[in-house]
Amino acid sequence: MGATKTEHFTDKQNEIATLAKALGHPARIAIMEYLMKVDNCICGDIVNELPLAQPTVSQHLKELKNAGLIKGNIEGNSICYCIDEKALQKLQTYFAKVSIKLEVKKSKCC
Amino acid sequence: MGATKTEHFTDKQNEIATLAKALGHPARIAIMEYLMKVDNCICGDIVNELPLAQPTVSQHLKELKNAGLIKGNIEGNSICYCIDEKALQKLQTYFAKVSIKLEVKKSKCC
DNA sequence: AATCTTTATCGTAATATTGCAATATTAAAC
DNA sequence: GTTTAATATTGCAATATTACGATAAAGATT
Repeated sequence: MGATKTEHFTDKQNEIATLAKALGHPARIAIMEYLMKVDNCICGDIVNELPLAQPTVSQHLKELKNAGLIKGNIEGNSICYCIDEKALQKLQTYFAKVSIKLEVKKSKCC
Repeated sequence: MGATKTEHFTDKQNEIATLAKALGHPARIAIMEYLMKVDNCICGDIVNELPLAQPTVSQHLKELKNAGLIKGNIEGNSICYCIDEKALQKLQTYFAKVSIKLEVKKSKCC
């Protein structure tokens, strides 16, 4: 075993879990925050911003890209990364809905 | 290697990453959604709701509890679980702030 | 007290993640 | 065309996660 049984869950559950998992590492949160901090998309520089070796950063970028959280455009010999707003919008909407549900409910116990 | 280098990142980054990681599995999303669906906190029943064996569910519950996403109160011979709103509030606030930042910026490239 | 019910823990196998050195790739610069 | 710079890939070691059978623990039921 060891492999997640995705087939037993809904597409939406798997989608949110995949996005959350991609953000489930401080280096990847740091990358996202750096991409937000700079004014537009950023070519190069990401490796220098993080306390990790270049191959490790490259791998984290790949995971964020696979999850759809960032986009990467080739720009000469460097790559221009920026946030993919659609994915973050999904997360924002999801947690906003959750918050509303919880607000309405006002937990009746615990 | 294989261990996350948490010490290189900020407390806030680690906190958000920990919460995101805990939600980074469809079974744990399903558990959270079940806890939201039922009217108040729920004693028992969670194992029957999921397509996973009892020890597996127990482990997922433990992880959600460790991350602070749910609370569990002993109620006789069963345990009463419910969502801890504070943790979800943190996530909701975080993604709301991110969304506002992205909205202001309106990504200038990619 | 013996039994049932519910949940947790242990042990273990399969797989995934994290991290990095070494190396490859690709395009710009010379 | 060779060197330089930026990023990706490969290969590997350490560790973590996922899943579950077997078993333990603890309160409820009889």
